[in-house]
Amino acid sequence: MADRLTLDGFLPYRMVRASDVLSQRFAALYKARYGISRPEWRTFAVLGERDGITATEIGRRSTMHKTKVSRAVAALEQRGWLTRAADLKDRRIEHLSLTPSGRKVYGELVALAHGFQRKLIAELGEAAGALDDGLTAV
Amino acid sequence: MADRLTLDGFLPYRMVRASDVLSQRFAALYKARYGISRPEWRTFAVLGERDGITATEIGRRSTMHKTKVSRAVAALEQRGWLTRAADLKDRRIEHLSLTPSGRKVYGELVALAHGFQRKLIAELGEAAGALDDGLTAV
DNA sequence: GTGTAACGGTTTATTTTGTAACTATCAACG
DNA sequence: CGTTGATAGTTACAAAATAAACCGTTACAC
Repeated sequence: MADRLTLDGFLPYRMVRASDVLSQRFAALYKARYGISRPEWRTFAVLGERDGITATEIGRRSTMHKTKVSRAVAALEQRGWLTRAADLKDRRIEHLSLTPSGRKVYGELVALAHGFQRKLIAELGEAAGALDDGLTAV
Repeated sequence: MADRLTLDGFLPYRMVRASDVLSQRFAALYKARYGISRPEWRTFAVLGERDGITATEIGRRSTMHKTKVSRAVAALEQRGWLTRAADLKDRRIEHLSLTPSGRKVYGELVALAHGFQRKLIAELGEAAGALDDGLTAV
């Protein structure tokens, strides 16, 4: 038993596959509608909740490297969805916020995400019934 | 309620984070021991189960793009862990198999994977107790 | 047969990501 | 003050992923 292994039975692989399916399926939506990348979507997500946040804080809350954040911020600024404001006390810091049009897009993204998640959970709910035996067997 | 969203509460994001942690933690093990990449590990995993399989089939079973498979196969061949054999009927196809030393590494990788998964499930088992309410609430 | 489309696999090019170095600023210590 | 070390953020370069072009081969219609 310990000498055999199927990739499909290996938890990390299953997790990667599952998360790939989910995130790519969702990415297809926002990419089609707004032409934004995943780092840009994440930036929207955390910035929408906490306006005036810094780039470092965005990276921390979305587990993105600072170069990714830097590029995402630049891209969103380029498209007029985000602006920077200097900090009066510490001139290294810049406070980021969504412009009105950026906030409009954010609102639509949130709706998109909620719809996606709602549908997903509904599907999982159905699947849960069929999987009942499997789940309790764990 | 429908106008707010936290990234941490968004399922696809949570899944990506969780799977990243798992696969990177496991990758650290086989990378340290054998210096192989993730595509190479996956190639080992499916080839070990089905000797003589083709590159296309490896890609299908491990959800990897054919260029990734191509490079992984070349790398494992380079290190003497894998050999190619021509198909007699269809000269486009090549059947891949592990060499004796490749099979030895495969055996160790399987052991590594089993150990990893066993430990993981044990940890999840503990956590499941604490999460009981959450789970049944779904 | 001959032409056309499709397939298996590799190689090349383009884009994305990660790593490391850099600029500017601030804080703390002597 | 002046030096040292740390931080915020950008930029430059290396590595990786994705996509596209490619070669040889096979299948099939005409």
